[in-house]
Amino acid sequence: MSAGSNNNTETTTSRIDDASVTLEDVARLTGVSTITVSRAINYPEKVAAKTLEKVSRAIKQTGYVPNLLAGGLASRRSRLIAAIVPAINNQVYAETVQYFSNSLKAAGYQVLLGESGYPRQDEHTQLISAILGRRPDGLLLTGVNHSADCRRMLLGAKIPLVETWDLTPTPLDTVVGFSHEKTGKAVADYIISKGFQRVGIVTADDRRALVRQKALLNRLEAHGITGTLTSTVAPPTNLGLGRSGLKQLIGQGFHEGIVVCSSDTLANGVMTEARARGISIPEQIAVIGFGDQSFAADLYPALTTVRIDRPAIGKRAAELLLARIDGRAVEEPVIDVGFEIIERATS
Amino acid sequence: MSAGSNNNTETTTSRIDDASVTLEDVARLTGVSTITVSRAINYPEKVAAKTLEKVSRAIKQTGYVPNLLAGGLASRRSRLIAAIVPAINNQVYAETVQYFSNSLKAAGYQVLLGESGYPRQDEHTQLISAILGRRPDGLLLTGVNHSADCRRMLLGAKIPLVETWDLTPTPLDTVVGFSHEKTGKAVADYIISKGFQRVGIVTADDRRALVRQKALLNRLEAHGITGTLTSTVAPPTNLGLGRSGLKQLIGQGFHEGIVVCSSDTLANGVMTEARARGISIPEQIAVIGFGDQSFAADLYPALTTVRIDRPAIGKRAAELLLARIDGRAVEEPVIDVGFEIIERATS
DNA sequence: TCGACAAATGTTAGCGCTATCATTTAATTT
DNA sequence: AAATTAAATGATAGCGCTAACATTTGTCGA
Repeated sequence: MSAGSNNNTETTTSRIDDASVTLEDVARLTGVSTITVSRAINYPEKVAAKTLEKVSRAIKQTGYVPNLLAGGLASRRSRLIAAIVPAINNQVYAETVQYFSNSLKAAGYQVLLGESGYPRQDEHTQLISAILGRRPDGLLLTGVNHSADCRRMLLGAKIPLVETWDLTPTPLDTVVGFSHEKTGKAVADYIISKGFQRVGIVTADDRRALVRQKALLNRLEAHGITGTLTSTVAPPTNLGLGRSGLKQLIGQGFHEGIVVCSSDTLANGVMTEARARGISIPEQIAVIGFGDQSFAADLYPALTTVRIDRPAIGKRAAELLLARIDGRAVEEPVIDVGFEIIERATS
Repeated sequence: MSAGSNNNTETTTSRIDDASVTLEDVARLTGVSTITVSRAINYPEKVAAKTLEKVSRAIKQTGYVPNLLAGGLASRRSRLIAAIVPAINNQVYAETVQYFSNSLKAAGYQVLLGESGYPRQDEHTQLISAILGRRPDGLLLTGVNHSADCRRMLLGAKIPLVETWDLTPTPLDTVVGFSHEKTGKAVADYIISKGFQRVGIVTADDRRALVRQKALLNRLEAHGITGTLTSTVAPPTNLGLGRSGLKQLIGQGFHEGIVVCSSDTLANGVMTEARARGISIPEQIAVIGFGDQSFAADLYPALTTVRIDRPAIGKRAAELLLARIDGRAVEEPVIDVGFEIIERATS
């Protein structure tokens, strides 16, 4: 069954063949105790240089790979940090995770990725349970809304936590994100300042996106801009959904003004549909996206959007967890990375 | 340091406060031995219904979360399967991983994701070492080219392996992918059949992409199509790189014909640059992408591309590993998922 | 009613490592 | 040279669980 297993009945290889190399094997070969080898690996500064070198030689010779399950069990530190994101193949979260992961790698941690999807609540608790079973030393969550069951499990794990992509004055532990409400208001103010009278919205049916659009609507109405049309699409978003979003708005009678999209991908779809219909951007219809993904600046025309500092979210989240794990004080458990409206050619 | 820890000096909570719940706690509460609880969790069919119910109640009451580190150590099955991909935030690999992950979840496995990037060799061995330390029950690799050190480590782990996104008659263990050479030739044949005389290539500097383009070039030259211009860009690819790819081709004197791109993203960039320059697609310049990503069909004009069945790669890879893990026979360790040229409006 | 067998549960040992102390060896001081 | 301190190494126990075998309990036919 195993890769490369040798099934010769009269094999000439050593009897160690099937059992994997352990600390003890390395220790025996080096002529020291197991704990010394353990130290050589985990705390090299506590071992004499000469011993260290002998141990490394033995490790190389045997091809020893430390069993982190055993190490984690014994030390109660798994050196594993989990991250729960809505979708792995969502560029937006993937980038944050990448920066998160890289920051942690430098500190000797691996990231275990969990995908929550946009599922029912009980699936969430199952996922969290499966993840906590690996005894991670810390946990990154996406969003700040959790069911009571989830909250209980998360707090019960007694590990550092960081919620991301949103803000709350009362995080489970720490949080790094931005205010979706403020973002929505800022976009409204931008629209008002540019003098648009008619607004269309193409948004994913996603909790955080809906918060932004609601704040946007409120602010618009407060300034006398009414009759805003909305097309809601099911996540995960893609180009096609953006196209059908504009189709729907047009079907509802939207023919000029600005279309606000809950992601750059949707905005790209809206632009594509406009192009297919011979609608000029931004003259006839202006567009504003969300996220400032890598393609936004390179679209033609370049996309006006809301920039979120995704690398910062990942890095700051990693910093918070590492500080908590090391028992260092965290001066501010709530970090607002803010946002920025990037005006380009589509508006 | 821990989330939700209670630092009151005169706390009224029980002394269990800080130690996590173990099997033994559940066993004591239920009034059975630990092994019975273990069975109730892992082999419920081996436990009497009445006992099972008592155990579940105790688990719920205590909030017990099995320690998979301990379980994995004792059973020598981590229920963890690792996947090594070049980049997490590359849509193409992410989708495969997603299907891979979902197939495995159903069988009770979690996926540990490792990002190889496009790094130096020694970083690869470090990554593999870190991953093997978690004692995964199986491992998915991207690509079939590994350094001697990596091969040794991978085979030494004696776990089921599956290489993906490429094909080889001599896999380390199993492989599911497609032939990049055949793909390149097929694209050449398509171009020839359509009567194009001038060809431009925009390709990522990626091993597999380069294999395709080399096969393409050879076939083209064999059919008398010479003078093909190439622009090579550094991965990871994005829209901007596609735009600069076309810029470069034009700078080299490319003004009509077909542009072959090593990814749909690059193709999208090429189309964008063409649009910005007022070059009509496909009349003046035709475009063919690679991957048939979700946006390809929705671009305007819709993108001709090479479809790779990414879900199939993920699912078949999972099947192969599960079969190997369960000790079931694998009739064919080399699976070719093939490819398909999808002709749309850009060519 | 009693074996014969299956079903359910329990006892023991150990997975591979590290924390905690204990001990030895080396370096330094007086 | 003895005493003091620091550096290096070791012995022991146990992390929380499950495999393997052992035992008990229940079921059923003769």
